[in-house]
Amino acid sequence: MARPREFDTNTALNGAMDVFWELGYEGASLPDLLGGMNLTRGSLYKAFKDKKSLFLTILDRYEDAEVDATVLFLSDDQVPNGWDRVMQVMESIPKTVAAGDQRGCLLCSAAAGPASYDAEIAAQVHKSLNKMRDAFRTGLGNDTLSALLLTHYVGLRILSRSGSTVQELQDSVAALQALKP
Amino acid sequence: MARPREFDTNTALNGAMDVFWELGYEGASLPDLLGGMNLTRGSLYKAFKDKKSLFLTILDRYEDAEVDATVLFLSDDQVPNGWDRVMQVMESIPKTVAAGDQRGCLLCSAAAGPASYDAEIAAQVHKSLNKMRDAFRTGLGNDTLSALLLTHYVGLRILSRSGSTVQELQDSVAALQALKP
DNA sequence: TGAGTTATAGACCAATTGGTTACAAACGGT
DNA sequence: ACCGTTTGTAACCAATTGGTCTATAACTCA
Repeated sequence: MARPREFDTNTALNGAMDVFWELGYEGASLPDLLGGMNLTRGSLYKAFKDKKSLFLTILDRYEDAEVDATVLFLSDDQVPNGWDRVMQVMESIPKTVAAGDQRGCLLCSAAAGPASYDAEIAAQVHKSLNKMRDAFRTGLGNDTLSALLLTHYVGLRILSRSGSTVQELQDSVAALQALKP
Repeated sequence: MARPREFDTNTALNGAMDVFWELGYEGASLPDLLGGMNLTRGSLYKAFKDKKSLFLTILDRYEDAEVDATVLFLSDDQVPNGWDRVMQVMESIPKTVAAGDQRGCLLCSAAAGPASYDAEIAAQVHKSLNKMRDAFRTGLGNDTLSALLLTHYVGLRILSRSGSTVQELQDSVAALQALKP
């Protein structure tokens, strides 16, 4: 009993995720977001409240899409060995860069950026990172090793964003082999 | 034969480094910098050209102060074993956080932030990171292991900034022990 | 066909951004 | 004592920031 939405919420949020992913939270301006979402200001603020709320929504969405996919893969015993699954996740990172995607990880960039001064964002980021660490652990049954792997994951994704070469990333992943339980 | 500077360049640059270190490149506004440096706008622009040039100067200074100190430590055979020196560097990171310093590493934050869209900043960051990787390598004589250690270092410092607990960081460092050559 | 409700478009806003400029002040050399 | 030079100060600037508001359009239900 009112005027219906002209845009699809899902595709708009996908657009927002792309923009945030590429430019980061602080780097993404309102015009950037409006362009990526194909929305006008009024609609964005009516539907998503404000920039930060939108970003929190996107962090949630990122967890559902990207983090959960990785978590699922880590517990998928189509690849029978837990460690092999971990290594496939790690190896996918230099591959992604080699394919031209230098966006890194939305979560890791947020950890380096707004999480340092905004408690709500920090909480969300922390929650997703813990989820990843848990996934490493359940696949391996080793507490400290899972902490190392999360740290390594974050490091790789930050380096991906700042112009590290594929070779450098591959070396870093290759050295992990020595940790095979 | 002209009016002399009223401020000391070194202390001003130290102030700028503090501000950038805590707030990051994009997070540090001109008023933030002017406050931290005890300067007025005109003086800053006359002496340091503009914000980005100042940041590049600070990155250089950070390399001379922080990076070189680490590099030196890694090659200092007062601690006879190279691996032990590496571990001391890594262990110092959770200690720093435990002491209340959550600023992380200026370099790592720059890698996650402006290095992704500014080539000059990326070049500087890359240069310093390579210096650290080289220091890991010369202390150990192992190429891929040094790549892993650099990645781990970056990961730890990013996590330091985003509210990871000291325990989580310590776990991550402890797991490195398994890599002892 | 209205009445009620919600969405869109885009003009508008104050505050902040990084940066410039004009002018007075402080020196050294002559 | 004055001149050339460079500093410090602060007013000023255009552009951009995130955010609001109003008018109009599009729908449902009675």
